[in-house]
Amino acid sequence: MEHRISDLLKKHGLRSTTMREEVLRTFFAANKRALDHPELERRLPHADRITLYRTLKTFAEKGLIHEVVDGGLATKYALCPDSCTEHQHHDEHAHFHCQDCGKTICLEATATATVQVPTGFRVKQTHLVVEGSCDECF
Amino acid sequence: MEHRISDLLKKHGLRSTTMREEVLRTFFAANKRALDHPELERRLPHADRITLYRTLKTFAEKGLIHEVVDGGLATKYALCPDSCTEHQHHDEHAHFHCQDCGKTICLEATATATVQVPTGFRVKQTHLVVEGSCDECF
DNA sequence: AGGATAATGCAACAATATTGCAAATGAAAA
DNA sequence: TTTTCATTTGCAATATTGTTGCATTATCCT
Ligand SMILES: [Mn+2]
Ligand SMILES: [Mn+2]
Ligand SMILES: [Zn+2]
Ligand SMILES: [Zn+2]
Repeated sequence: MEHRISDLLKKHGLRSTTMREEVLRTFFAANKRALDHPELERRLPHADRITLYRTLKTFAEKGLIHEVVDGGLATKYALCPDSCTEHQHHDEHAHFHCQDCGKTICLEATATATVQVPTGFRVKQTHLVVEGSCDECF
Repeated sequence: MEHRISDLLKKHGLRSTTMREEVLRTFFAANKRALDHPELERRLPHADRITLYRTLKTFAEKGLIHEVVDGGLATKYALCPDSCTEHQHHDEHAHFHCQDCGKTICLEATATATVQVPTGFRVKQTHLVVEGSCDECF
């Protein structure tokens, strides 16, 4: 596992630091669940707030994590599939957002909906968020 | 039009005030486009910032407007269909977000995608955001 | 081990949003 | 119309989320 972590950083052209390894470990432990800055601060109490912001931004730019937009106040992030790189993300999968506990997870399903848009508009991609209650909230 | 505005407020159990009428007029003028707090402040320069926040929250609670989640920094809102009330919203329609100018509009199409979720999860509704370029951005 | 370069930690600042409370206002009752 | 009073407003204070500048520290390549 330690190898997996540092190899993943190297693969994306990033130096190994304590902060980065701990953040990445936290994402792997989250098991498809999206994490925001406040939650990462709670899980890594000694981590510097600003460095954490920069770590998340760097990870997103380099293709290790992607933003998940679910309407919450703080930006959430989740682990990318292996195929994401600095140059191109492939995070077309849908996400589930629990209305009760606020938890957000990545789903396997890809959003393939075809939607009619006004004349002159061009569609590049679609994002699907499924709202409901998770297994722990009934 | 003035009647339409004050009647709409009354219909949703809200008193008519200058602020509320001006905000509502601004939403009608926006023609299906979602507006956030900074833009409303620009369009209503004399409006008090805090009252504007409370107006938006009240309108959303009472079923006059709904939040539109497009990943932008500030929360965006758009006019609800007539059928939305204090007790229940019906804003299943998809939204378009322009990656170039940041503009977001309500689409006619409803997201009917059926997505597989893990065992024990319950789906209440789905939100579809279409990303691309609008007619003014090529 | 040395040195170039990247990352960190701290301070300062910016943007978005909420809460408490006294004063002003809207609308129903008198 | 005037009175009444709950609602709404405006202002101050505070909270939350996020960014930028810069000196110091750490990583990694040779
Ligand atoms: Mn990705
Ligand atoms: Mn609505
Ligand atoms: Zn839940
Ligand atoms: Zn545009």
